Parts: sequence; C-alpha cells; structure tokens
Amino acid sequence: MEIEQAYPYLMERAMRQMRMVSQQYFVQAGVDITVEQWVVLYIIHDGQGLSQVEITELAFKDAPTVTRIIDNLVKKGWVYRQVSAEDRRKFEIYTTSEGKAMVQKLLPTVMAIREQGIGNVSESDLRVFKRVLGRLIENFTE
Amino acid sequence: MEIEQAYPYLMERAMRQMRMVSQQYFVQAGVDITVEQWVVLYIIHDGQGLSQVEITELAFKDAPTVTRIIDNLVKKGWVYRQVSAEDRRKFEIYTTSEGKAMVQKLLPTVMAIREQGIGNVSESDLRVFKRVLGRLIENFTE
DNA sequence: TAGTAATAGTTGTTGTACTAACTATTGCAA
DNA sequence: TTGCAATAGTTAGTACAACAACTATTACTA
Repeated sequence: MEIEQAYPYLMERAMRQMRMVSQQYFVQAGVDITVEQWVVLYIIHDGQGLSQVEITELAFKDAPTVTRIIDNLVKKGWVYRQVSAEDRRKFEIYTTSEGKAMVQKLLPTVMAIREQGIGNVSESDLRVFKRVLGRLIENFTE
Repeated sequence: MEIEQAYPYLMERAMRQMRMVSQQYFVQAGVDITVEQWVVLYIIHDGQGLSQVEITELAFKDAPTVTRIIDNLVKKGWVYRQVSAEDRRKFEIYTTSEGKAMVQKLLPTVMAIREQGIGNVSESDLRVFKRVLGRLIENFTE
C-alpha cells in the first residue's frame, strides 16, 4: 500500500514510536509524567518566570493546552504560578524544588532517548534531516 | 534555548504545522473531516473488506482509536461494517459510494499538501530524510 | 478620560491517544 | 469435549489538540 512510503506516514509513525518508548522509560524511572508534561516542565525549568504565552510559543502548543498541562504540573507539585507584579493578567511560572529535582532525574533519560533514535545516523544525514524538517516547517507556514 | 534545535522538537513542530494546514484545506474544500479520519478512510477505500485489526496496523493506531474513528466515519455515512462470514468476531469494513466520492474529492488536495511540504526539497535530500525516519522507527522498535 | 481594542488566561466541547478492563468468539489442548 | 488461552472489538477514564467563547486586565485612541 502506497501510503506506507509517504513521508507524513513515516513521520507519524516515528513520532509515535518515540513517544511510546519515552513513556516507557519514564515509567521505568518510576516517574508519573507524560511526554508533553516533560516538555513543558523542561521549558519552565530552563526559563524560570516565563509567562504562559511565552511557554505556549516555546512548546509550540496552544494556550488552553498549556493551561491544562501547567494545571497538572501544579497538582504534582513541580511548578507554581505567581501573579506578575507589572501585569496582573500574567502569571510567572517557576519550578519548585521537587520540579527541579525531577528535571535533574529525567534529563539523562531524555538525552539517552534522543541518542537512541539517531545513534547510528551519520552527522551529515542528521544535518540533512534537520534541514528538511526546517523546510517542511517553512513550507507549511503560509 | 537548546530545545528548539533538537530533532524531536522539530518533528513535532513540522507535524503540527502540516496537520493544521491539512485541516484548513479540508475546510476550504467544504468537507467536514479530520486528518485522522482521512487516513482511516483512505486505508478502507484502498483495501475494501479489511478487518479493524488490519486497519489498526496499517494506520499505526491502537484498537480503541480505530473503533471510534470508524464510528465517526459510519455516522458520516462514508463507511459501513459487515460481520465476517468466516469469523463472527470480525467486521469487514467497506466504503459507501459517498465514501468513495469523498476520497476522490480529497485525493488531489492531499497530494497537493504533500507536494507543498517537499516541493523545494531535492530528491537526494528526500531520500536521506526518509532513510533517517526509517532508522528512527527501527531504533525505537525495541 | 471614556470607550474600545488587544492581550493573558480559563472553560467547554469534540476528537484522538493510550491504558486497562470488559464481552464475544474462536482455537487449542488435556 | 470440556476448559482455557488467544483474538476481535468495545467501553471507560485520563490526557492532549484544536477551536470557540468567555473574564479580567491593560493599552490605545478619539
């Protein structure tokens, strides 16, 4: 069937495999966290005090999704919201010490996952791969 | 921020852009269908009489998801289930004439979308791109 | 400065993703 | 042939994705 050779299908499949493997590793590490939660937690950890809009842009997700993921991260005690002093519409989002510990705990796993995916891919192929991804993003941005 | 250069982030972003653009084109074509519904509809159209398990494997989705997508396609009158004569646990799934018409209507759009994504990518870069995707799939399949 | 537009974030709805638990049917083996 | 494992599919629960509608606050403009 021709669809199996189409690049969107291959991308979908690769993403799903990667997500499944990541989730398994998180479970093995004894941490109750989803891949999406990890992405947002890492962004918050890396940029302490970001607003939700800024997180939205960095995570490339929409505002309601980010609201809910942060809700979940707050419930788990890993991040907290603080109303901005300059603009009371805004929150500044920070990691708690538990959140920081979680990032430190998972970071090696995340790096290992990335490496597992492209360990046997040459530098030049990886460059081409990223270049094509960049083209796709451009070509689908009106 | 380093995360923006990581390949999983780029893949996520490219997929999301592509999905958004596809959805817009479907709306412009005046058809109420999601990208996932399109994928499943196309597979059913291409392989008349497939069981849900077979569709599950081809679409690379899980069984409950396929059940619900087919439910939605049935509601829209594009496909129907028929209990298998040999194995009464199974359904054989077929497109209705409306379903076939829908595939014919959308196929050019789908091809155009694919082309829009990689129109300015060289043949050799595309080969490398697909090769790396294949590696990723292998590397994340235990 | 009053009125309105823009911005930040939330809530609700529908559809999909994943897991687990379930029913119905079939296949296999003691 | 009974009993149990495997298979096909569904249902339930939680989380994320996309869209629309909403509140609260800030910024702009006549």
